[in-house]
Formats: sequence, structure tokens, C-alpha cells
Amino acid sequence: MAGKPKLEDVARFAGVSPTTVSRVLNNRGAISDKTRRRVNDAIAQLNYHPNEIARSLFVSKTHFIGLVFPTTGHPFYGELIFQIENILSEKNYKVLICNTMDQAEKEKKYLDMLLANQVDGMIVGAHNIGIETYQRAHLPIVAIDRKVSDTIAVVSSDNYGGGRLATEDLLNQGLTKIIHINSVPCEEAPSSLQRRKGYEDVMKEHGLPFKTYELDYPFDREAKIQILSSIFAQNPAIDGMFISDDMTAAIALSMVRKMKRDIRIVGFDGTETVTTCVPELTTIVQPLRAMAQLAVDLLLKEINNEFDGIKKNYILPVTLRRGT
Amino acid sequence: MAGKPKLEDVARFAGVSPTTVSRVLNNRGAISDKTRRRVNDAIAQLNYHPNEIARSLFVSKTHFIGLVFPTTGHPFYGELIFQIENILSEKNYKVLICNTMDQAEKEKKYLDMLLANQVDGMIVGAHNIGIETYQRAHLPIVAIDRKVSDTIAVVSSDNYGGGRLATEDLLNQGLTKIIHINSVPCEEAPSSLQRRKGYEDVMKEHGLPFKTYELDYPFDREAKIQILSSIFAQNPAIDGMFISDDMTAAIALSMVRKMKRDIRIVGFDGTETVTTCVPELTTIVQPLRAMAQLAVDLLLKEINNEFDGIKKNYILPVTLRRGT
DNA sequence: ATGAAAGCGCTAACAG
DNA sequence: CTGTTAGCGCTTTCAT
Repeated sequence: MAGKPKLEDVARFAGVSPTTVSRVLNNRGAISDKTRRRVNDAIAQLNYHPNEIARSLFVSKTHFIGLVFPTTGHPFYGELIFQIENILSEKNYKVLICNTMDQAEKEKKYLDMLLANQVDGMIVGAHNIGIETYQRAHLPIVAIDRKVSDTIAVVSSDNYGGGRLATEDLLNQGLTKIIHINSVPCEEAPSSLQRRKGYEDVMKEHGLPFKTYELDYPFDREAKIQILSSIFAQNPAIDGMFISDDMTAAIALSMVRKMKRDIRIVGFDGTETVTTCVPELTTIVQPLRAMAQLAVDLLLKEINNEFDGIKKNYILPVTLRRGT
Repeated sequence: MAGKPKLEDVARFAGVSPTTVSRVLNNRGAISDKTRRRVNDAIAQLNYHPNEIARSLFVSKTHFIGLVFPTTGHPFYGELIFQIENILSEKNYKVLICNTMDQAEKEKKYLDMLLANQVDGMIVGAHNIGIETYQRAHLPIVAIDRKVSDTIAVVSSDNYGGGRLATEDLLNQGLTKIIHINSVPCEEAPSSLQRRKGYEDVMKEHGLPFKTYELDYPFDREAKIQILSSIFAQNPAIDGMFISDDMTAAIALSMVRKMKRDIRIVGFDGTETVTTCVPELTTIVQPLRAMAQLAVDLLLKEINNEFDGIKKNYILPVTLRRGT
């Protein structure tokens, strides 16, 4: 045998037609026990493995799902992608991964790639090109943490509630001079704006002054340290900080410890990774597992045309995890 | 137009043959400028996107690479996968991701899936089924951190050297009562054994007593805390620990701080994530980026039959990063 | 219960 | 420079 055996080889070996082999493979139609056995024997003998690509071409369904996220290297996305892939593989879907690195150009290239490879659907957590670009694909798509759209389901956690929860927790501890650190706002991903609004609303309701800083370069540690330093210098009297992501919060916590200042910090995300590395950090926990489950459920419903098509915006509750 | 336009539709629209369209698409053969323009116009008009699946079937090459790792949710693998995917996408390869969760059964299922989907090659960092199982695939494969094999290239960092480096660093600080914490040894992934040997060799060379603990459940935080507690209780006099992974080291560091004991800790991995979250942790840094680059280079060479086929075991140098 | 034939969308000889 | 033809490996009518 030169190359890999194909269905035709199995058929010849078993002395039946390709059709029959296909039927055995897919459990379709009626097959006599004897034939089935003979075919299965041949499959085993030849160590035959069906070519899913050929099958995909014929049935016009690949069972591929594209996952478009900034990077698997960030714990929030890494863990979310893990959950999503896990649930999808359970349902016999396969995952093509795309790390956009927050670059619009890469995101566009990936979108084309996924379409060219006939994915059955996509879950998009990146946010550098307009969601309209995706709509043109006329494909089942679920977005995570994106601007609400008429045609695309969006799953996110309760960012506004999380912002409130974090701020209230600091207030409950008797703190009053609380600042907020956030990323630069992004039109396509309003989640950080929601967190900010939660913080500012609570501060206003309590008649307290508030101040929000917007950090750029969300993935660069050195830059964060620089900027945090100057923020600490500018705010010698603060006693609390709500920082809208755990990685930055962890850095701030470590700086506070070194400066021996008395500042309480609440972060956001609550991934296993950061909780493990920085158990003393209080944080707002996003329900990663539930978000993944919901996103997959919605996507598969769209793919199978069972989508009721009414509700398009899903907000999942967050919880506060107190640092130890 | 009912479904997606296909190459034939473009041909008809442009008034040429399918072959010509294909040639324009793939820049093959000689095409008159006029024809090319007409075809490109048709492509744009119809918003045509080539079907890569059909193409793959014909050329018997998918440009798919399977990535088999325990989980994208762990920073080491999440960051490594990010690097690998990044380099591969640059070369127009696409990545199918598999989270084996340390389960042999899942790993086997994924292997079958990848073969069925005609991947051009695989990079394997999971280690629950024998590497021989992969050899049967007769496919270009590169392994990361696995038992050396005659037929499969293995990329790893200098685990033995890292173990030595970590231990020597503790000794250089005047510490002498140093224990080592490791995972349970695994036949297929000898890297932790190497780290252990590095530690034990150095201790022996200095005539010092040594003790290695083997932790199970490498990804479960609560279990780790339990076991670490009892280790701390059993060792009231230690002044140093070499812990063979950063996540566990971070937990230990946090416990040490709470107990106010004076114990220096050196971890292993040195991911961006953990370095960001726990900058005060001293650790042995694995060259993630270089490992990814080398693994991809080797894989693509095998795929393109440029593999010289001599050296099969690649060990990359580690560095020590001092905590701040 | 089984087989023959057509074709999923594309590309690569081979002609012209 | 362009078109005709055959076929990648599989599944599915439509016969028998």
C-alpha cells in the first residue's frame, strides 16, 4: 500500500462497494451483520481512518469552530478558551485558534482564513474590527464582551454590577478615598466602560469624589509599573483602588506592599491562575465556565437553526472573592 | 445567487474557464493583464472566497497543525501556545487546539481527530500516552518536554541545568537547609526528574542533606495548599525551597509570608503571567519564545522534507530571574 | 440489503 | 495565453 488507505481500498479488501463501507462507517441504512463484520475487519486490517476533509467537502459542514481572541497567553482568555474548547470537543466540534494580539489587521486576516476554511461558526472575544465585518460572513457567530448588535448574540458578565460590587466592598470597609484604574475605552468592547460606570455611580451616590485613570498597553508589565508609580505619587492619600483587571491589580498590590502603604485593592476577572498566584487579592469573579457554556449553547443553536432569535444580549452575574 | 459563489460562478461571470480563475487565484502560469483584471473584478463583484477545504482535498495538504497540550488555561502552556500559533500563522499554517487535561483517553481521541482531519503535522506537549502512539501516525511531529525518541524531535529547556541553577542560587545566599518540591514523576515527561536531579546533585556536591517531595494533582490549588501546609509543619527549620513550578511556588511564597517565616523560594517556568502577578518570586525562566520557534522550525522542516534527521534532542538554555 | 453513478469545489495535466 | 478533462476521498440519490 503506497499512501493512506481510502474508503475504496477498504471496499475492495472487503469485497463490497464503497457505498456499503460508507454506510457502515456512518451507521446509515440497513446492513447485514455479516457484511458489517467484514467491513469492520477490513477497516481494522488496513488501519483505515476516514478523511474528514473529504467528508466535510461533500456535506458542506466542517464541524470547525473559529475562536478569535487577543491571546491564549492571558489567563482570562487562556482559561476561557480552555472551557470553550472543552465543551465544544464534547460535542465533536474542533477548534481553530486565532490570537489577534489586539491588531485589527491580524483580526481581519483571521476572519478571512476562518471563512476560507468553512468554519461552521465562530466565537469572538477580540474587539479590534467592527462587529459588522463579521456580519458580512452570514455565519453563526457569538461574541463575548462586545458591543451589543442586532444580529449577533453577545455574552458578557455583569460588568456594571461588578464595578458597583467592587466599589461598595471598599466603602463597606470604611474607605473613602478610592480611585479607579481602567484601560483606555474601546468602542467595540464597552465592558470596561461599564465597570467604570459602576464605580463612578456608587461614588456619586455616596457623595464621594472619584477619579478614573485610563491605562494604555494592557499587556505590558513595565509600562504598567511606570504609570502606576506616578499614580501612586499623585495620590498620597488614597486608601482604596478598584482596578479593572487582575494582572494590573496584582502589580499594584505588590507595589503597595513594597511601599508599605495602606491601600486596599479590588481587581477584576478572578481567574484560577491569578487567584492561585495572588490569593490575597480581592477580586470580582467573572463566571468563566458559565460564559463558555452559554456562548457554546447559543452558537450551536444558531448552527442547528434552533435559535429563537429574540434575546441577543446575555449578562451573567459576577461574585466577589475576598482575598485571603 | 443561492449559496456562496464558487469558482465556477466566478468563471462564468468573468467569461473565462475555471482553470483561468484558479490560475489567477494562485498566481500560476501566465495570464494576460486583461483577463486577470476581469477575473479579479468578478471575484470582487461576487464577493467570492475560495474554499480551502476543497483545495486541501485536492492537494492533499491542509496547512493544519495540531497542538496537543494539557490546557491553554495554564500560563506556561497558554503562553507557549500563543507563541507557537503566532509563528505558525505567520507561515500560513492554521492551528487546531487540543486540551488533553492530562487524560490519556482524551489525548487518544484528539490524536484520532487530528489524523482524520489530515493535519500536516503536530506539536505535542501533552504526555499521557506513549510517544509510540504518535509514531504510528507517520506524520511530522515535534514533541515538547518529552521522553527522547529515535524518530521524534524533542524540544525542551535545560531542566537539569535549571535545577542546578536554582539550588546554587539558594546556596549562594548562605542557605543550607533546602528542600525540593516536584510533581509526581512521569515516564513520558522526564523534565521534572531532571530538575530534581539538578537539585540533588548540587546538594550532594556540597555535602548537604536533601529531600524531595512529590506533589500530585498539579493543577488543584486547594490540594496544594493542604500538602504544602504539612510540608511546612514537617520542616520547621528549612531556609530554602526549590519548587519546580511557579504556580506552586507562588502559593508557597504567599504561605511563607503569612507564617512570617524566613524561607527563600525559587520557582520554575518564568512565564510573563506569573512574573507579572508575583514579581517578588525568583524563578528559572524557560525560553518560551525560543522553544516555540525551534519547535516550529523543526516541524516545518520535517513537513517540507528538509529535515537533516540527525539530531533529535534539543535542549535550550534557561536563565535565573531574580525576584524584586 | 447492496451497488452504480454523480458530484461537493477545487487544481493540474495535457492540449491547443 | 487559455480551455478541456479528470479526479482528490467521500456520500448520497436512485436503482435493483
